[in-house]
Amino acid sequence: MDFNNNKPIYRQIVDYCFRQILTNEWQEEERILSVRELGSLLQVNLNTVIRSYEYMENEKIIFLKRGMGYYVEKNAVKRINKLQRKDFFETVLPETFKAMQLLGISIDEIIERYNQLK
Amino acid sequence: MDFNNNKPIYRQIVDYCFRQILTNEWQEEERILSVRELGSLLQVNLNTVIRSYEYMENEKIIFLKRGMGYYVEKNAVKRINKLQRKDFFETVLPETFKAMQLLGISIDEIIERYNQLK
Amino acid sequence: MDFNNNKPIYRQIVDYCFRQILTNEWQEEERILSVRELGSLLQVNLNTVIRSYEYMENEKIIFLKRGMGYYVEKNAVKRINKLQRKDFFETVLPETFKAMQLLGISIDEIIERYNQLK
Amino acid sequence: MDFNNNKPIYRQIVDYCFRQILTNEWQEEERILSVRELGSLLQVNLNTVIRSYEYMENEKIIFLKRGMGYYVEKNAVKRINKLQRKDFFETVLPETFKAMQLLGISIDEIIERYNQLK
DNA sequence: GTGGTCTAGACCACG
DNA sequence: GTGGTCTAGACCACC
Repeated sequence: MDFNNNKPIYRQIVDYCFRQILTNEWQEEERILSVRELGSLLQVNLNTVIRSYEYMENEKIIFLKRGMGYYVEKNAVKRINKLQRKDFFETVLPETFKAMQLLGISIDEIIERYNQLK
Repeated sequence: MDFNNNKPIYRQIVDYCFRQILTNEWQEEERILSVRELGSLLQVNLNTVIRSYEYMENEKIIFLKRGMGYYVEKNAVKRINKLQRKDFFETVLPETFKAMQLLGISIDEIIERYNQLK
Repeated sequence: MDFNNNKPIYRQIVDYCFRQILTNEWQEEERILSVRELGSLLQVNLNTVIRSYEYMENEKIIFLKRGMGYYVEKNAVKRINKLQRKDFFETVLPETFKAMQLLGISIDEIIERYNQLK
Repeated sequence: MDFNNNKPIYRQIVDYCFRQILTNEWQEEERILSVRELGSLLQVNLNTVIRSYEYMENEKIIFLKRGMGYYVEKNAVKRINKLQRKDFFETVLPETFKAMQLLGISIDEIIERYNQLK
């Protein structure tokens, strides 16, 4: 975890979990690490992990079996993809376009930069 | 000012001032509104405006003449552009590219979306 | 804190913190007092301490771990020294020399005064 | 006048007047510029000049002949010298010495710097 | 009139 | 618990 990042730690943990699920390290309908285990693994406060799990529970990525721990939801991969694409196309991209317009940056300049990275 | 924005008010005030300068409403080397005037204009507390002015003073966008108020720096327009472009190319754009890669979104899809907006 | 000093309190707090770091009371990479703790210790308002911490954060003397507090930067001692020497040689000393010239005071007289103090 | 200086403008004006007197541009017992004349000469607000004159009147460097203007006191040169030396030896120099001690700067280093300037 | 500093107290997101 | 932001209101030096 990057404690000096502008992104809150509980969101960074969510990102971590999403990666675990998307790469099938954590499979659908399987149990995931307990809050204590993940907290100790990532060297993060328990409350912060709890908050991340609550967030994912709300988004129906994981669910709780009382007394047994958290499990990955059946359609978690699909849901994560949907969530991330929605965030990208409704938030990230519009902000990028808005900034481009404001600064007079053309789409061609963006394409060029993109190709340089590859 | 948008009080429900996640962006702090003092940064929104900075954005406002940047627009004033970039559109030449506030010209270089000219005096700008006093903290009290701008505070009453934008319906914002004095201290909040002061914070914004301090920020811009640090960035050498404006400077202080003792007892007379704040003035726009000589190269303010250039500096603002530099600041904003730096933020875009070093922060906004890399995040966008990173998200694209993560989600398997091609540059062509971005171009298409971009053209739809025009 | 000396409230009748011409030096603003928030700068006096900075001086206090610099001393703590230079004397290794506060060690590099260690957590320092929270704004509330230091405020209550020095009998100063929270916001004033925050101002001091912001100043030091800008100067890269301390850094923030989200939700955990401020920590001393790795090269804080070196940076503080650099800052203070810069201030001395670029501000204090030239003013002294200028005054000497203006008043026709020789370097020998300064040396004599200096030796008297020892 | 330097409006971005840390030294208040009214003190800068005082310095200007002191120089005029010390160089005999303004002679003892002679009339000096009116507040209006000096204000327009130095491009400074009237009130600021008035404050400078009040300051110098208090220090018995100049005196007022009602309806006729301000005049240089008889022993102005001597008084200015005394004032400036007092300020130097009781304020400037002790601060310099204190900073030297704090930063571990030896008197030899000061001497060296001094000789470099000549 | 100008900004600079400080206090007191509030609410917030985050850990 | 941590800091971040904001408000309201005060007093100050300075122009």
